[in-house]
Amino acid sequence: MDEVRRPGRPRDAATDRAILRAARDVLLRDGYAGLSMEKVAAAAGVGKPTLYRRWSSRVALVGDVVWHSFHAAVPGIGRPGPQAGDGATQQLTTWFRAYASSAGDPRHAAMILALTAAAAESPHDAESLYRHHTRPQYEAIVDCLRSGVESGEFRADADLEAVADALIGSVLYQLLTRTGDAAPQRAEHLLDVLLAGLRPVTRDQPGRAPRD
Amino acid sequence: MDEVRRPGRPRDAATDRAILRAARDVLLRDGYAGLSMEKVAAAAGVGKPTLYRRWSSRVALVGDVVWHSFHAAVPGIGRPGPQAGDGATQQLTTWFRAYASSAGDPRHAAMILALTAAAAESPHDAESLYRHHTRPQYEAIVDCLRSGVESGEFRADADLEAVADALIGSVLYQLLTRTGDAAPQRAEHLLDVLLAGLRPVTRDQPGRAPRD
Amino acid sequence: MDEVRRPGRPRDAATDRAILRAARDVLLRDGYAGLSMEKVAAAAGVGKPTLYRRWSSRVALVGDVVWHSFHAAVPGIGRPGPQAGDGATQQLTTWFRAYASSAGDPRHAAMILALTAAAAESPHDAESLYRHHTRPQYEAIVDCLRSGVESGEFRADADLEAVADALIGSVLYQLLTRTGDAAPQRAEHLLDVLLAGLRPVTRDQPGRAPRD
Amino acid sequence: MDEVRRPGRPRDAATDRAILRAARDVLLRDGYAGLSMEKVAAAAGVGKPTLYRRWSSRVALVGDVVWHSFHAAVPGIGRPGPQAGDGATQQLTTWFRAYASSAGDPRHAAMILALTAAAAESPHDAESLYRHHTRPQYEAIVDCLRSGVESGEFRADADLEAVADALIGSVLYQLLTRTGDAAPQRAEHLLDVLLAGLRPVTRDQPGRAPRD
DNA sequence: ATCTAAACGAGACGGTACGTCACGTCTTTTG
DNA sequence: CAAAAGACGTGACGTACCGTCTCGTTTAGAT
Repeated sequence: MDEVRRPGRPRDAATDRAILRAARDVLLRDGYAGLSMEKVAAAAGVGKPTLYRRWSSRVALVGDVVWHSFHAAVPGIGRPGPQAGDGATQQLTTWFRAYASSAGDPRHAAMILALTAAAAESPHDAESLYRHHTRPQYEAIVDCLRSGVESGEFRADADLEAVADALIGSVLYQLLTRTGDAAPQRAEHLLDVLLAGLRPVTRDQPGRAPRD
Repeated sequence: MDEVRRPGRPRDAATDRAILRAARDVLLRDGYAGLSMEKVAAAAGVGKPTLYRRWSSRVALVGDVVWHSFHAAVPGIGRPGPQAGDGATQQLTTWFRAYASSAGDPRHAAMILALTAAAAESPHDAESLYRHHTRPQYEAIVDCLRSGVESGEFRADADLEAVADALIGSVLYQLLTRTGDAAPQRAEHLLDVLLAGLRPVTRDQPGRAPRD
Repeated sequence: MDEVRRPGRPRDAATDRAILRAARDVLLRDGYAGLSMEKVAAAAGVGKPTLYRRWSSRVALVGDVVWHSFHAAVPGIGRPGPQAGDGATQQLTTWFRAYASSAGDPRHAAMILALTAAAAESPHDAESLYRHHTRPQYEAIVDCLRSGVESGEFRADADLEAVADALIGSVLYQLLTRTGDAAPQRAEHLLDVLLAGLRPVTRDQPGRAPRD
Repeated sequence: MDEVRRPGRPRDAATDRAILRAARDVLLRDGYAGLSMEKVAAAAGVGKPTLYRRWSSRVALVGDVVWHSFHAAVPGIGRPGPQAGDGATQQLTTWFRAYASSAGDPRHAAMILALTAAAAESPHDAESLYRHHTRPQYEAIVDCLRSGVESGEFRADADLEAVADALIGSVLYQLLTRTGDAAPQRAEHLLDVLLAGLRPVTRDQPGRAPRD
């Protein structure tokens, strides 16, 4: 837990920030394909070894850039809120609106696309990216849904992970194929259908049972 | 309809096939990140200029590879079927099962990921990839849903495009973050929720109205 | 002597001329380094095979271009004149003046340089270029000098080939290292020294004997 | 005089030597036409960028190769000697014999031809090649001749540059059109004529006056 | 106050791949 | 059958980055 004091000159925290800022700028300007370590180093006024000392690869760097950008700009986003009083429906709605509307912001859209590009390019890196950047969010959504089940808001037999995949994937697919501009409206309508589908079954309106 | 006869030696169709086959093999072996024009040319036994004469970029080539692989291997896939007698619910179910199960096949998964990587990497190429490769499928799904609305199977006020985004995006997100192995089961469950959410409203069980 | 009538469509002599003209233009504009078969074919409005059917290589083509340009433009030049009445001294002077002054013309200079480049680049081609393009001229000069020896104008013990090398080489070296602009004046002065050195020895002013 | 220490890792002098050696070998084996940057880089065990970092073009590289080969192998050559006691005639004779005999050595002949090819191919490069590689030698010859004029060994009215052109050009023309094998003998005989032509005029044997 | 070890900028280095140009040969269709 | 058009395998071009490796300099903590 305690930071080990190694001898020699310690790393300059300002350098980390300069690199992250430069990388973010390059990412926004040139996209993931146009982001080279060389360009980032030059833009940050930093030597390449300094860069590699901190991030072992382009993917690792991009991962951190996305993480910082997301959390710095929209702190609440990323996980269903701690607005404890609300019901699960309300929490989910609030979070998904924020998430979808962030897709309409080109700065956030670029980050999501960068992460997607990194993951799609090489399955190996995808695994660690998922573990560090996407899974916490994903699990928070599932937890929220589960609390909804427990509170009786949602059907007990629904596949919560399938719903989470659909929510996140819906936004992702829009960003990949068109822009994120329509995402907020789409989000409302998707919530409309999904929440209806999640509503507990009554006698008159039985849900369609899953097969396995 | 008539193929225009240009002067000069015509291109060798066998060369096209050799290149596509080589590119597909490289894609499966090394992923999108490992696919270089040089490697493809060498594997196809072809000069680089021959390759560039036909595909102006890596993205264009990968797009075609995916298209061919998909249609050659699983002809029916890609669009909701022409099984005319079935209702929209049945058509959609049939198609989505096939689509999700193809995500479990590593060969198809690689193709979808390659397309995703290409689109995520540079928004410019994304637009043309979408137009040529994904939109037809997307529109077929929306058409299928629309016919369901007309036949009274689905609610008239549902956002059909939001549903299509959710279906495709769900599979995509699974592939990106984990594997496609769970996709078939997930697909059943997602259909379960979505179809329930699309069911026309009765007096006793009103649907939640969209906000705008 | 008799032109053999081969079957099939005869070659178009106008095509030859178009190619030679195009090659000459490219040579003047882009130099020997900038002359590619591709460029010549395009400029002549001719297919590459047509070009290769007539000239087997760049060197062969350039050789012909030079030959035609030289003889078309300055018919008398190239060999010591047939002005039969003149003495050898006069013939040599007349020829060398014409030769040196042609080096001042950029069009001729380019031709000489092209020939030089071709010869210097590959010794193999140099041999055939020499045989076809330079040797006749060279031998005419030596013959002229020999006639001067026979008429008593020049020393009998002089190495006539050494003199011919010096005359031609002098102009060549000027073209290679500077321009040919100064060549005409230089030529006068070189003739002055060489003719003095070739003058038959008198008792009072013995020539320096060669060693072998 | 002091070597400026630029920041960053300094260039490896051994790499320069390896490249020059490799380039020389390729030049001797394949001639100027067969020398590609790619081949040189491979032969030197060096990446192409390393090569281009030091020499911006094939011409520049060949120029340096020639310069090094000449000076490494035959230090005295290249300029009339500092054998101070000798008269100008002796100096000139000594230098020209060495120069002509070097043309008989295939290794030197290849270097001279390479330089010639480079210069003939593109007039633009020719200028800088002349300035760096040939002019110093040329001026040394003219200086030697001038000192001969001052000492009374040579005529005051002779065009010394014309003589220098003839000496160098004579060897060059031999190399281009035949081999350099005959150059040493030819050199003796050319010196014989030229020195005779340069001898100061006496009353009985007036020199032929130049025209302008 | 000195020592020491790491961080730092700069940039050289062996590589791989880029996308283009020209090579010389080969198939086509058209005249 | 020649000619134009152009595809083809090959190979070199000159450039961009890769990730690693020296360099000489700076900078903090330990002595």
